[in-house]
Amino acid sequence: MSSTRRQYPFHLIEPKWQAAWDATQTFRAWNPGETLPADHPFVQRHGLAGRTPSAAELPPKYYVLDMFPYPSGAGLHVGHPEGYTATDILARYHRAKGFNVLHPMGWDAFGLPAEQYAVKTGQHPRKTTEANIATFKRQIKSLGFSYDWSRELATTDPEYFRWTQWIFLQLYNSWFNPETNKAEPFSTLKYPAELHPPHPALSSIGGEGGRRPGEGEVSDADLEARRRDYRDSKRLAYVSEAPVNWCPELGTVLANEEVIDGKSEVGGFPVVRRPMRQWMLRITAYAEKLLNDLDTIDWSDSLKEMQRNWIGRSEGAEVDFAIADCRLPIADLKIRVFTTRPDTLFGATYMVLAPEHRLVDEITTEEQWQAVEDYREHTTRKSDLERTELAKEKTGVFTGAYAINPVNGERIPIWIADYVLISYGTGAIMAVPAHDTRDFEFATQFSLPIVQVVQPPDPKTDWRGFVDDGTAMNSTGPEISITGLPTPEAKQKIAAWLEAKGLGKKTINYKLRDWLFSRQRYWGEPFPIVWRKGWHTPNSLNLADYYEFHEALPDEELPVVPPQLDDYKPTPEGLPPLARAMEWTKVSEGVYRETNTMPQWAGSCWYYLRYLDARNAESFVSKSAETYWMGSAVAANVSPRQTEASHALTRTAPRPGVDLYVGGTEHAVLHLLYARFWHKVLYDLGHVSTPEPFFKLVNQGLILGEDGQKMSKSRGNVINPDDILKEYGADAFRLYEMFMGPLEMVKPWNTKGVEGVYRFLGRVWRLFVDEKSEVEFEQAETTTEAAERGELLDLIRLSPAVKRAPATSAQLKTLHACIKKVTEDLDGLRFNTAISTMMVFVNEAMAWETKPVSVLREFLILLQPFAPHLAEELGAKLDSAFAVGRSSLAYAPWPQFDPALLVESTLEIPVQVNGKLRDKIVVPADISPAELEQAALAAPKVQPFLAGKTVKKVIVVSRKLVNVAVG
RNA sequence: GCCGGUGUGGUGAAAUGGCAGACACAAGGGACUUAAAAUCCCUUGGCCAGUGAUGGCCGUGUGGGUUCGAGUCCCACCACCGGCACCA
Repeated sequence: MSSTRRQYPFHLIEPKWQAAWDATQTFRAWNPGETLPADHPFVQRHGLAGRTPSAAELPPKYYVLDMFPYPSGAGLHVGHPEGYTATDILARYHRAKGFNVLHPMGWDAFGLPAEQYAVKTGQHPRKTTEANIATFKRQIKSLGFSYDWSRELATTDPEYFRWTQWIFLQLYNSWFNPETNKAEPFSTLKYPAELHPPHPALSSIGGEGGRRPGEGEVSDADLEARRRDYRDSKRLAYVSEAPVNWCPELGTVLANEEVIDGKSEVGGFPVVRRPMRQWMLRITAYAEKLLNDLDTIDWSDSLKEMQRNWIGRSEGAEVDFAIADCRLPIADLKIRVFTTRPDTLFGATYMVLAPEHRLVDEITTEEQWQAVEDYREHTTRKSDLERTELAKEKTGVFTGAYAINPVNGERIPIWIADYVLISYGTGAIMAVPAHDTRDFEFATQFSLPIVQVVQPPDPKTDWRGFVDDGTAMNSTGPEISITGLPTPEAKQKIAAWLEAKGLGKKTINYKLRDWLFSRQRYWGEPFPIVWRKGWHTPNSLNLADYYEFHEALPDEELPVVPPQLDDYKPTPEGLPPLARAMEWTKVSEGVYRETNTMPQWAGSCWYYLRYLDARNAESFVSKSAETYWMGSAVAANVSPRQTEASHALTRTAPRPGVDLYVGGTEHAVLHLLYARFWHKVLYDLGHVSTPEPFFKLVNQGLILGEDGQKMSKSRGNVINPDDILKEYGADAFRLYEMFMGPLEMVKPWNTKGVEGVYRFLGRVWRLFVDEKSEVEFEQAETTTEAAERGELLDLIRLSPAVKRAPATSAQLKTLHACIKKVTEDLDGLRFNTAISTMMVFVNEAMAWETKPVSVLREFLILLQPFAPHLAEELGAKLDSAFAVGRSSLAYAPWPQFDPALLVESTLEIPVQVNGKLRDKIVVPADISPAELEQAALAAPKVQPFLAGKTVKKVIVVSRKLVNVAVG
């Protein structure tokens, strides 16, 4: 406990108002179609008592969203409330401006820590999770945020994840149609001719169902199995056998995005590549849309850039190289490469295949066989970490085979090397050492020839390793020449030639890979999938008779809830923990549940949609709620009452999607890319009405410790919000989080700074209250039981200086300057300068002998979004003494500033001579430019600088400044 | 290496191309007090001159440029932070 005197009784005020807001559900947001109770402040403000308004009859929506937290055992740290405070201020500001504000909160509650704790202690992760949620909720509520808690959700709630599973099935049951460029149900899938059913009965089975024809119809069964395979190969959620990132320490696979420098993002454990059967989501089908639609949303450039880089679109060409002296009787054995620089084809002096490339086996010569085998063995054993760390030196071996360069017929050696990645492009490259840094290093290392084919624009530039555009040279073959052409034209010409000859074609490649979507975990959403196993012929020993395929569970069986377990570890055979629940796993003879679970990202991919209609048992969100809150409903029919509702509403159409989404940069590529992908699939399938989920997105900057270092337990510089709240209160805490600096900047915490804003709130308090009554209050407090202390606040009276009196013009000017600046700053998310503006107001108002109620009340409305508890308390005092407004400020209309009140009768104009300030002159506001010039030249302190010089030019900026240029 | 961001007092920071440092913190001085806390008032970018009011010069990472005028725009560079990184 601090020895300093409390600035004002926040310890009583804050709980009082938090309880009051809870009791009246002050911040409950109303959906179209709900019947509105007469006594709710929103309903009263908008005159909707007892009505059941449609979307068009409700005020325009404002959806302001925080990235929901993972409720860890450690509780909140000061970084969390930074974004939450910013969004809360905006939520309150927009309520005051007359919007229907949706401001929800929930829990991203699946995750590893609760599961690891379960492995150690046997405590069910749900218990751990619930306890953590309770802590987070208590802490968040103590900050006085205006969330609509009636929409609270947790991703671990079966009533929530039944819809996560349902959305997974939407992906499972659709395919991406390249002709319409969107996801479609399987009913639109056209099968290849050989899979057409011989009789119409079978075709009615159509896209889905997976029902097998009866025994005995072997050919139909085979056909249906092949049709099923074809469908399975097209699904947006599909099973793949490809190498995955396996983290032995975590006992699970990870998505590419979760692997950083060969280590797991969570925990930093080594990751190795290992082939496993896994669920994948076909996000690559959406690469182009995910890229292009970035142009339609209001995100920061850096964030968009990160997504663009992650998607990694690159235009180039695929080129086929024939194998020379092919030993194998395979006609047309070719190596296909991807290159962004087809213009350098004449400089290709060797080729490289990824070690995993399937042609390696077929082309390697006998003499090289052992070396190649050893090298491949060596690379597969290396973890990604080693592969990255040892990247300084290039390695590789010659296969003994040669390819023919299609442009000049030259024989070039084929190597394998792990600097070529199997997963990008075609897994093979043509190496142009003169004009590619990596090829250059490799060629130098192994003494391979380096041939210049691009002339740099500046002849002084070394051509070795020159990778930029220039002019093609040494590029003439028997059939094609591009010598002398600038790079872009050279690319065009050679690509056209390759295409005409059937040797290659223009191609676009993406770095983005499909999303590895399954995890070997307990604490995640189970897949709503079963596997069918069996033999076509009972007791057959013929493997060809064995079948195994996956099938969706029907919607009625959702949610699929994880089974009870005693032990949360993987099985000794390395199967996921769910496989321990034998009874749960076995649905019926030959029908078994999928035992993988979904990654943590699944639940966060769509939670912003569930908030719109969080208790809907019939669907994941109702159409009417979705179109209203995502902004597509009202746009069609803008009602006249919208303009009537509030003069402050100037927007014509609502924003498509979430109006503002605030969260940390750590989700720049993971969560934000995945959520956009799911949203686009739902959009294609007609379940949502906007192509993008988050219209405007802002990343709050990291808050560092007092030592300027990242906060961490090991550094011992972690600030616990509970401690700050205890000493300074929630309002001071909120204010400080915003006063530190611009929202998006990285900034160090400084508890002394909290004291500064705390003192400001104390000055606001003293601006209103009578000091004598405060002394009485403090004395009474020491002798009163804790339970009754809240009522003591009534002992505090307003200062006698607060009067129902007309405001002077100076007071109005001070107030309206403040209204103007705070409004503009809030619109621009400049919370720090808005607060300093209010400080200026208070510093001036402290000196007023008479404090007009009307002025003070308008100021409280400005303060309310920032320091809601204090503002409400003082507002209530004004109300009971002067009957000036409703009991809650939360829906009091935002004040409008009157420009007429800000007009100055005189201006102080700085006068410069040659750009240096020399004097300031006071002139009438309506002075003409010519008169201003005369006055400036005559200014006493300007005169000496003009003596003996000629005035060459006088710049007069009306109402602003005069600058005299002399020589 | 590539992409993005940021460099302003002792500190956090502010400034539609037009008075650099608003608002705070810290520091120093004063008032009140038996004393302290709290509160209130004053000073506070650097250097120089003056007893003084005051005046002058310098000053927004570095070097150039555009402009009557640059923290702000352009070019080159340096440092720090974040992201990506053998993606052909």
